[in-house]
Amino acid sequence: MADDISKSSNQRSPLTTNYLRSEKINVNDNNEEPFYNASNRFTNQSYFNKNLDIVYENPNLNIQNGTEKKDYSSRRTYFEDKAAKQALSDSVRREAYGKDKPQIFNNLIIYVNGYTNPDRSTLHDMVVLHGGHFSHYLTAKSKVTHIVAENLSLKKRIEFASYKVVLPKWLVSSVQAGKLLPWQEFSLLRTNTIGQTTLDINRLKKQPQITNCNDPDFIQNFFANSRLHHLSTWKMELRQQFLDSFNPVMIPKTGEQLTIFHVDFDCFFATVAALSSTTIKCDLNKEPIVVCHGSKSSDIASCNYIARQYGIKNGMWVSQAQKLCPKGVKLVCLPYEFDKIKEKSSIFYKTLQNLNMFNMILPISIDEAVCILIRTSLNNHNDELICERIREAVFRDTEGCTVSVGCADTLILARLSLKLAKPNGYFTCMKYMKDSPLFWENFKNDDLPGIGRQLVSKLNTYYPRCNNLWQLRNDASIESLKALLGNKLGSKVYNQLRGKDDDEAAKLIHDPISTFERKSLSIDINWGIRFSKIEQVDTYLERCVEYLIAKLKEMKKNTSQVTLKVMKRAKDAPIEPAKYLGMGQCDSFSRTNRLGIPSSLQGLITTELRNMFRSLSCPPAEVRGIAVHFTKLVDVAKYRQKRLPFQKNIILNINETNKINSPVTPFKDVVPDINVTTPNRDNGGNLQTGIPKRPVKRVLFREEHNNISHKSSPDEYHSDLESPRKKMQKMLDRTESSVSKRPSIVNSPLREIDTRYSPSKEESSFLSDFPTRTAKEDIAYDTTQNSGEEYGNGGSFNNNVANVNIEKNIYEHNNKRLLGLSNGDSIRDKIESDELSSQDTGGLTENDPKIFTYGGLVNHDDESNFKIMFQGISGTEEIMDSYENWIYSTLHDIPPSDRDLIILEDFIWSLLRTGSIHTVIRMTQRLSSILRNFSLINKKNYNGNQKWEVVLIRKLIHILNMHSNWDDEKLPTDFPIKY
DNA sequence: TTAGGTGGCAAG
DNA sequence: CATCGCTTGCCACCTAA
Ligand SMILES: Nc1ccn([C@H]2C[C@H](O)[C@@H](COP(=O)(O)OP(=O)(O)OP(=O)(O)O)O2)c(=O)n1
Repeated sequence: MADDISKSSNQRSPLTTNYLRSEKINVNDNNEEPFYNASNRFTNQSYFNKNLDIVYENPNLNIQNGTEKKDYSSRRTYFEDKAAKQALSDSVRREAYGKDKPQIFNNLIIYVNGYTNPDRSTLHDMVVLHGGHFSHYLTAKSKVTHIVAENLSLKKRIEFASYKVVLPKWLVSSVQAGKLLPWQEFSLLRTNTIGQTTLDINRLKKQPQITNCNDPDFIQNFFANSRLHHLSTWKMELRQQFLDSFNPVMIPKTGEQLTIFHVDFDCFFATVAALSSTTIKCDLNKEPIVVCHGSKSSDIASCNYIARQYGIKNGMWVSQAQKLCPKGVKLVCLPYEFDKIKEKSSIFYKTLQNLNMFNMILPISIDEAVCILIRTSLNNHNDELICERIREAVFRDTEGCTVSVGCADTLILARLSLKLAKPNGYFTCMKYMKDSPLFWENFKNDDLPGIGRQLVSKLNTYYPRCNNLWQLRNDASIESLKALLGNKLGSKVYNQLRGKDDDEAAKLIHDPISTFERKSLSIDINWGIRFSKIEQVDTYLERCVEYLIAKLKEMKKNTSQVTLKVMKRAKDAPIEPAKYLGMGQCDSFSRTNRLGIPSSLQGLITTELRNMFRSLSCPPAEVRGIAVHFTKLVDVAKYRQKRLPFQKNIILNINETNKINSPVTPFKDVVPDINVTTPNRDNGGNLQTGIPKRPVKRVLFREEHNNISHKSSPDEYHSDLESPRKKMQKMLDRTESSVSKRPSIVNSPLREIDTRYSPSKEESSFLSDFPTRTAKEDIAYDTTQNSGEEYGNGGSFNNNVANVNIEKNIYEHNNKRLLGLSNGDSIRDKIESDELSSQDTGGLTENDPKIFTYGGLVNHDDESNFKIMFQGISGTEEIMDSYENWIYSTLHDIPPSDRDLIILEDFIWSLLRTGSIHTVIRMTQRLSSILRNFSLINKKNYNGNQKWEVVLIRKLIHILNMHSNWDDEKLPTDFPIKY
């Protein structure tokens, strides 16, 4: 915490570091993006090669030399040619000899490794004649689905870790059985000691890095490597753990005397990296060590105290850090060790617990905790002894990581003491120091918590003579501080300077429960975000929502408000910023919408966000970052969400499921969730909302401050825009009658932009002729795997997109029809009455066994369209929502019941019979996504998710495969089977 | 006057 | 090659009623 770059840095604490400073620091402060610095001064790239003497441990970072690269690429081309020829001859052979054979290996691409029995060519024939493909090589592009091998060396095992590796017997037995047997039963890895293997894999596996944000795994991959993501999620995990295991009795009462020990690892990431570094030996006490991913514009997460002597700080770019090193000094770059970091942190917290000394241990972050001791007349501690005990115990248990401890009787004094203690020491703030210059003169303005870069520069401007906190304490009146920093912060600082915690800070101690309770949930990625088409944004938004909803479900919460924030490349910023795939200078735009009713439905929220994105009028190609926030979280228990498929009247319905053509359950008590969305969709459908907001702030990082040009924001522009937008917000909560009040946008100069990034009229008619089965309407899977270059172009979400532009009357007509409303009814009234009736009947609780039915097959409506009813619901979106809810509620200990699964299977088949294969694909995809996210969040497996995994592979994918054999309608060969 | 939306800022 | 620039919460300010 001590030495972040984000704090002003031309001052130092004499106690901690009294070495070289100011000129070096000016280099930091010149507000230029290093990239431009570099290219201006040293236009020749080789300057870096010659002069940046950086030692890498990470083998990934080694520069590959040119000739090797060339060989590699030519080799690849060769194989690609060969593969094409091979595929051709395979299909000819299949045509000639395989016609009468069951095509059980459809969609499989098999690669055979090493010696096998039966041998490679036999297997080859077997695969090809039964509809499969055979690959002779293994690259990312070859899309191999399974590797067949008898045995694998450790090295191969690591290399193949992400593949399904099976015994040849799988192929043989499947052919004998005349059907595709589950590969898992022939998995090679299972017959080995998995524990051992995965351990080695984790250590050695070099994962391919995904840098395309349109890749389905981008988010997961990015997060796996993002230090800031780790910090944030760890922090929330620690808070949750605290809440789960905490005894409120331990909360100190106001007025009790406390001793506070603030404990923090020294340069945590750097220490862990250095200690676990095996391939390179480095000395934390002799060499400057930093933890980073790359070599130039890569952020330094943590640097050791040697590096800090040169002025290097956490958050600084490597190139800048290198410049700060004296000639001849090598900067040691180590890779992140997230697993180890987590491990050391757990030990740290356990150790503190085991000391059995404290009334409370409050987590501040992964490497930092505040330990509270209540003083009574009975216990008279020796604070210094306790500090030493803590330090020894942690050092011993973590095998070499040092912590520093600051001890005092308030949080602020403990924190300042910690600052003095670092590195590798402790400091107790005695009574006599609290008001003494001997203590306060050691601190700079930015040592105050809550004072960062911006505020420190304010302080420095207003109090230019105050170079340390003692001077500030004497010079700054409470009035002037309040005027400068605002009311709250002003008095907070004033009190801090006198060693007192303000109420807000003390809340941590006296009300940890509400302090640690989660109030919002968000995802925010500003790296690697590059789109070319709106569909890609749509897909990305859905993935964001997917991620958030998985978490939301874990917490049993709904959200009633969503915010979308878009980072747009600033006009004068280069297309590609200095940092590879970074965001560069951006303007930020945001929009908040309320959902009519708290929800955790993916379809609903995604649609909302897509509309919001369109309303921001940002060309996809200009987007550099996207954030989705769920604000206003509501307990599911408090707000009983509608439980469509599981109400009693539906349960009765199960008796009718075998009567295929029986009439469907009337809507009476079964209200599809669509009514919840109505006002919002309607709102979104209105191009009115396509009013771009002015950029609120030029967002840039410290390194990129060179070209600051604050956007002017003419007032008339502002007010013109704000007002109708606010009106639109209000409309969200109104009935359709308000919709007519929409202001016209005919005269808006922005209309053209709006429509450009909104779907055209022609695309928008799906609801009126639902359920026509155009590809546009209901293809759900991602075409990523096929197209290679055009991710997410499957039109998968055009039905949602289409909603945006639906004419009001058509829209309402259809929804009322769906809802069983007559034309005079207000949708809002309907929502409310259904809410009531849902509460009356009580619904089933989360843990009740669920009955999942689909009621009958087809039904002719007045437009003579087929409708498959599912749970009395016929809209694709609503069916998806019910389906999704069902999955979520059966992911944990209570799995979906077999009976329900049979019903699901029936439903799937009838979809296929009526040609709705894309809906089935979509359902498959959705299940796959949910499971993937579930495993992202849960380390542990449950009955539920495991059962669903089996359903995914053996039922859904299997049925799709079989279906594709029926009528020569070939599915894309690379259906994502990732389990 | 209050209430609620929106943006700035900081921390790790 | 590079590189992984997150996420949460508080507070001030503004506007509407
Ligand atoms: N801008 C930042 C700040 C911190 N961190 C990470 C790396 C740090 O190791 C960890 C803890 O942050 P601290 O502020 O405690 O910094 P250090 O532990 O590195 O150093 P100190 O000895 O000052 O505590 O958080 C980061 O990735 N990026």
